[in-house]
Amino acid sequence: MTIYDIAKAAGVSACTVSRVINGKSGMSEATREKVQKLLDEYGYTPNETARGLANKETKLIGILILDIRYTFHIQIAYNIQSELLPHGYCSLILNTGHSDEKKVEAIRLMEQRRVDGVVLVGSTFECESVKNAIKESLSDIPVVMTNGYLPLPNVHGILVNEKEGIEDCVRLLVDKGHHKLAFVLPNSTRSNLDKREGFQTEMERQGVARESQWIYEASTSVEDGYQIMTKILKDHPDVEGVVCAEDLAAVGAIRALHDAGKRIPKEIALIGVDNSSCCEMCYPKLSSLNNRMEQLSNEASRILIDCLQGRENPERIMLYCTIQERETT
Amino acid sequence: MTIYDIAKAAGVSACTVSRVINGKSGMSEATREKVQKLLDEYGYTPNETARGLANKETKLIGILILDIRYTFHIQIAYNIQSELLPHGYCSLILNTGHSDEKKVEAIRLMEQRRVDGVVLVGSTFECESVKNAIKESLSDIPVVMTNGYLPLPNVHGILVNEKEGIEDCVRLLVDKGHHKLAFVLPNSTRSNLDKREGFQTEMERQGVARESQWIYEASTSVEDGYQIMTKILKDHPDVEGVVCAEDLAAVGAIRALHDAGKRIPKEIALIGVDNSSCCEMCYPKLSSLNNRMEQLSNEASRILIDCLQGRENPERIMLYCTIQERETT
DNA sequence: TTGTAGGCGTTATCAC
DNA sequence: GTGATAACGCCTACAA
Repeated sequence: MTIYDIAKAAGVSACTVSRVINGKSGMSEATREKVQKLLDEYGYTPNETARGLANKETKLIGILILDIRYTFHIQIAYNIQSELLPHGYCSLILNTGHSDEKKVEAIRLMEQRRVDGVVLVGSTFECESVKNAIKESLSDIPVVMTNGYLPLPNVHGILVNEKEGIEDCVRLLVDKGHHKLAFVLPNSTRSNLDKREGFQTEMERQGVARESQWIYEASTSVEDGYQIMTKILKDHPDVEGVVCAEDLAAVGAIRALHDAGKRIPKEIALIGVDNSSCCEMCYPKLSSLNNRMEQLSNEASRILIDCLQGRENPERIMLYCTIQERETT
Repeated sequence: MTIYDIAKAAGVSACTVSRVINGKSGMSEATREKVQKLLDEYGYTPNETARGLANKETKLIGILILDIRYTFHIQIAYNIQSELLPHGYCSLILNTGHSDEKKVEAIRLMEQRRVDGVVLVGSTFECESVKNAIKESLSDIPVVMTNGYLPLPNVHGILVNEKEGIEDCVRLLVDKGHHKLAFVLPNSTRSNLDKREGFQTEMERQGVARESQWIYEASTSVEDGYQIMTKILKDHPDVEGVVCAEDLAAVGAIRALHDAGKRIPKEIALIGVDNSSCCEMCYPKLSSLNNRMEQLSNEASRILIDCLQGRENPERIMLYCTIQERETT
């Protein structure tokens, strides 16, 4: 079923049918109605692929995510997809995995698909190889990064001041009487380096001795959080509080503390980051740094749409965290 | 950058370039090398949109999901996407929402995008309106349903015997001394009706009095699970066990039991369904019916790929659940 | 071995 | 108002 079929049936040219479909003006009401009726009757659906070719726009946008199984990430994708759909854009949500090669591969795929725009979710994409890949493959479409930025003319970044956020977390714990703190963070993305810096800055500002602050690395999983917390307790039985750079690890840590017979938050206080749904699942419920996922995705889709419609846009935006206290602080 | 640009640079015809790109035989090694070199040099990437139009296949497959924010669902999408990518297929993961209209809309969108195949995740798509939409819009491409089936010539279903699974759950609880059971389930999808039937069948078989079995409806959320459990405790203080048709509700129920001072599993035992990641997050860890998500998605991608490659395939497959016991039973 | 011509379904530019 | 015609980028007979 093509516009030609409709055209033949209506006794008009394909071009006229196209006009009707696209709501163009400049035709008699009679022909418009006649064509529209046939369109409905045949249940005609335009072929977006052909449209894409003719219009030089695919109405496809790519959302690249490290791991779509992680609630926080997919939530962002969910919001962006919802915002873009009404504008006629379909989202190609793509799981890249951790390796640089996979990320670059994903970007090449976006080029191949000729997407109209791309969103990169997470500071993990803030690296040289991704930067080069964008320069090579996506230099002529808008690229929006959430919680990240790369200095390229077509890249827009929505940043979150997580350094300050972590400082707030530390201050909260110290204010509540927990001075000897451990900081658990996963790999060294820029975002995590910021957090680390925030931790150290604020600990210093609060006058906590170097000997009473410990930094541990843990990957993003409940199990890992459990292991690392167990280790912390063994290494430093005098620990009074823990900041986890990701909620999942904190959930594991909570369990480890429980199994060790520690009372939360009385003996040891705990705070995570992302304010994700798992905060409400664990016991006690996890306090967490709200790094503004909602606004992040709102801004991302807004900027993307603006760019796609040819409007100008700021290169960088900064959002600020708030703390969502629950039962672990 | 098109094949014509390459062709001009190489002093050959576009057709020859196309041949090289697609690894067709029948040309001198010299021209092949010459063209390939230019391809690499220019960093040429074929336009999939144009390819799609010419080949009458988009290499796009749609994955329709009720709510991509629910771990269990996105996990399936993750697996399928991973399986399909190596075969050159991109996944259009689409969040449909609960309403029938939205589901039908999503199917129309798939038609418009001319996807090569579709996966429908969850028995929620097992309804008349979706069936009609498939008949109208997707009758000439393979459709695979996970945990669902519709009697149409191009639809394949991978089913899970959840009725039997719930029977096993009931039996487990009764065997452990919990006779007075409540069953919490969300909306009435076919899958949930099956579960309900399983619950009633097994309760009868175990000789539990009608007065000591209660069925409650709750939507899919921790908060809802909390509310409903609180209500159950109030309505029937003698309840000895709860089966939740979805893990999330069970997680909320656990918290409600805790707040009410009930000991788990001693006083009240609990079991969820889906065996999703939240089972490991709550305290105590949730026992759950493993409804074979991994196999479900494996079979789905396998069948889809088989169909896309023109191979024959069974119309229906049945998988069987197992119980993953943790700390609530 | 290589090139020409036509087609995939749609839109845009001109004529009429 | 409406309709040829070309173009989008690629592929596949068929011809040379």
